[in-house]
Amino acid sequence: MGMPIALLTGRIQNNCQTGDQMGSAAVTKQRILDAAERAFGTYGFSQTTLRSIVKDAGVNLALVNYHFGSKEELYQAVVARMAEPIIERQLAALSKIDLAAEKPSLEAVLDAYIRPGIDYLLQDQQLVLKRANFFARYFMEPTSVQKLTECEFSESDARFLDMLQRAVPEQSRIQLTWKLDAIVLVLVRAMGQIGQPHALIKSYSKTDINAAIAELVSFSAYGIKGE
Amino acid sequence: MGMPIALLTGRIQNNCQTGDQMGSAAVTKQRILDAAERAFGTYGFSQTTLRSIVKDAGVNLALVNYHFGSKEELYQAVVARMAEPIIERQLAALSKIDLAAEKPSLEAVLDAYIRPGIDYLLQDQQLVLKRANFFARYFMEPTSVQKLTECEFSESDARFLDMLQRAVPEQSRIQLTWKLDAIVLVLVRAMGQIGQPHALIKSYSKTDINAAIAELVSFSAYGIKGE
DNA sequence: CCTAGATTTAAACATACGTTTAATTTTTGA
DNA sequence: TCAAAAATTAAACGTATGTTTAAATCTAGG
Repeated sequence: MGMPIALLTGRIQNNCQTGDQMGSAAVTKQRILDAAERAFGTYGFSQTTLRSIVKDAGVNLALVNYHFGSKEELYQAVVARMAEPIIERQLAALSKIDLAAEKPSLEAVLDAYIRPGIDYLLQDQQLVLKRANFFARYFMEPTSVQKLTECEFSESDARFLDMLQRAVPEQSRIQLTWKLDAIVLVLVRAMGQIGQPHALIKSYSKTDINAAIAELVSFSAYGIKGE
Repeated sequence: MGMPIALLTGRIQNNCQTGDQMGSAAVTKQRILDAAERAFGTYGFSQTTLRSIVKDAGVNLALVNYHFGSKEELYQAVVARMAEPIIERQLAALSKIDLAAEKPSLEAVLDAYIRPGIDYLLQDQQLVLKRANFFARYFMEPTSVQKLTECEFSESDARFLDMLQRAVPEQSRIQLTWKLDAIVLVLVRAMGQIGQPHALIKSYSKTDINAAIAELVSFSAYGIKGE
């Protein structure tokens, strides 16, 4: 087989070693992931070339296949790296609601769902647009590409749907599912349009962002419960 | 220059000639457009190859460049062919509202905006999913590809925003703009998920579709006006 | 009927892509 | 310290792409 031994044996030093010191291989992987995130977010999966990624990352072309196996697996790795911290915060916020009240408020659930994604994207202001576009494309990507990573968010989404059901018990599971899906879509769209003339989010200031989140939550909440 | 003379002189028999009889060149163009619509909708712009299109259309490879110039111009032609009948119906519905009342109801405006797109997509049940996915991708496509066709819907959207402003005068233009954008997104999403287990639109029956439109209009209306 | 232009065809072109190979350098662990 | 493993490198491979070319076929008008 043509696979590198390190991948077969699984003995790559994947993580940081002692603390802030990072192995050379781990640095390479991170630089590739960073560049891949920018490129995929800007041009989409199939319009992105590995050569542009490695040029941006300043590493050799063959290292992508060496460290990640293939272009698709690289994409999958980018999705996983972005999804993990968001899901972690989502579930943490959900737990707080769970403990607080028997019947949670719809707005609280939506805020717990929406805010972690926005917070994550806003961590790095230079990457907001590219990351938002990455997510937007990810949700629209052909099934062949998306299928590999579909499970990333599915568990978290299921738990949120359970909580939504408690907040709005009169609506069916199907209704809540497509509405939650719609909210993700609108959220991602809003992030991807920052800076454009008639965007919801006008700047990266805390006040603008909190106002935008409040508007999104309100829009979604009234859309969900109706009348 | 390498351009075909027919394109430079603009003397191609583009349309049907007398009535139902169609020139051989016009038939070719239509078959290419049909195949391109299916392919772009299924695989997206950059994952679609001209060779797969001409194979599906049953015509020679070089005819795409001969009749349309380039792959991008073919994409543009597909968008235009889909947009025209939708915009026509949208504006017709808008005119009826305009004549009917000084201050239109929000639901009526949204219905006039949403229904033509759904009606158009449902004209051909075999193409619904592909056309819906085509639109979904179109809205998310990298700017380089989308810019060429951006103006297609912009005039119609502007007129709807004017009408929305009359229906909900207390909201700012910016609010109405991102909310209308969100509605398009959700609409397209709903269409693209027909057949999936937890989709909003479960089947192609008139009753299911009308129920779905009503839900979408309600969701959007309550989301827009809030409380 | 015949010719000029429009259309179609098969073939080739030039290039860009993801991936692989084999050699080299760097790092690791005993 | 030194051999073995891991990581990096330059180069090439095989293929698929959009586009162009030049010849062949078809079609309308005089």
